[in-house]
Amino acid sequence: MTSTEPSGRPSEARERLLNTATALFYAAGIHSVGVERIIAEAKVTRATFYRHFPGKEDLITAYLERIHQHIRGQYEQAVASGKPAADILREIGRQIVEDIRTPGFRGCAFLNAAAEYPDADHPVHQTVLAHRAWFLTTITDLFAQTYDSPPEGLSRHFVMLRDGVMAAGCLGDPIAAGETFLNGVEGLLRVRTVDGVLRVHASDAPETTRS
Amino acid sequence: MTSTEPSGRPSEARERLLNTATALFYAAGIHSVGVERIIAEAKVTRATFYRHFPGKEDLITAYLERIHQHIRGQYEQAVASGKPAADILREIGRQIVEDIRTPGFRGCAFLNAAAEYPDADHPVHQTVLAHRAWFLTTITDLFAQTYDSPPEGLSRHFVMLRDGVMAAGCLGDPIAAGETFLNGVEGLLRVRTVDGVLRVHASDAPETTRS
DNA sequence: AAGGAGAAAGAACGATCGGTCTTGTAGAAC
DNA sequence: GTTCTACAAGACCGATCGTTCTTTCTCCTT
Repeated sequence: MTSTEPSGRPSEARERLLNTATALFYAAGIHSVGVERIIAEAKVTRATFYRHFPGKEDLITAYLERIHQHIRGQYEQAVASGKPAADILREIGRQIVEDIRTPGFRGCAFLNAAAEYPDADHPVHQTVLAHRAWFLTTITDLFAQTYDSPPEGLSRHFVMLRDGVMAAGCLGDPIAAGETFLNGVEGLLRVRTVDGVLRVHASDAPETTRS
Repeated sequence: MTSTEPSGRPSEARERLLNTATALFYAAGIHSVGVERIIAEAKVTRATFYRHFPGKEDLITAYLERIHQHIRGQYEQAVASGKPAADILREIGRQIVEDIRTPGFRGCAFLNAAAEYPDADHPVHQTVLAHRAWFLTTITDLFAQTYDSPPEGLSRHFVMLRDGVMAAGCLGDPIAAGETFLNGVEGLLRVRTVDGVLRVHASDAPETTRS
């Protein structure tokens, strides 16, 4: 009998499958892309595909998991840089804006996946939730390093803006959306609650059009 | 030959089809729901379905179009009430928060549809874009009635928060998301640019936790 | 009374879906 | 040299996809 578990880790065919699936899933949606097309464009046979992945569902979660690890790597690198948390948050914001302005941007892969898998019990949906939980925690930690006030509200606000700019960058003007987003992030970094009253610190170099 | 165009407008079968499709598309996603299941749950035969809709695609656009008209009706009613624009924006915010806290909330139907139909030329995608263009224009008009400063940044910010809270309400805690969203909207309604510097008006009854 | 439209009921269409199986072969490990 | 593994190539499976068709029956209109 033939083995059902690949032993060597790198496995060129598996890598090709994941790369192809990533490009196709992200660009066209998950349900719209069949196994047939993936194995054709990855130049891999059906048997090879099913040796590396028990089924399409596992390919989908691997696709999301890999993006998650990539983003996580970026963030941990930024955090490890030792810069002030506020600067790291600004850098994250800039990175997001850069992404949405890149040709071929189709929104957040996780939000798109959740739209196709609304069932909360589904493995794909759970993968999305896990990523979002990590993201919210990460942002909350950064805000906690920046302020004495409870950071939960600020980080939720940040994530909300992020989710919004993903939609706006995909379905509207990415340039304008990026500006609005960065303004919003800057506002979050300047806001303080003083005696229960909302305060906004004026920037050192006051900009012109604000939102 | 049999007619291919339904004459009488209301057509009970058509209404049943649209209602069923709305419930199924919204809850399970569009690609996940086949024509088979729709006609079964709508208690309608295949032939009847194809008499009212040239194909599944037209049912999808009709599904989105109907939601669009419903929301549009709500908004025009609010605008026609003659209340101050700021109050209308607050009311819109409250309505959104109420929606996301309703059991069965699965996010924005248009954002979800766009995730499944990324091709900008596709009729479904275009329907989404049309709705979003109307929404942004409507919000911009309301902000224009409230402030002397250019409203585009504010309205884009508002829409960004709305898109974000749709995701957060669906994939996270709807209660917390609603609070964060309303705080954000309130902030937009209190912000002013004075001499090019960001200013936030303290609320008459200052609240406690802010973001 | 006659005619026609709307709808029910269901067979059938080609295509594609995700998934399994067989066979052959090249290469690395033992 | 033998064995084992990864992969190629492709036939094949049942199920479901969206769609078209025929037939019959019931209304509503004229």
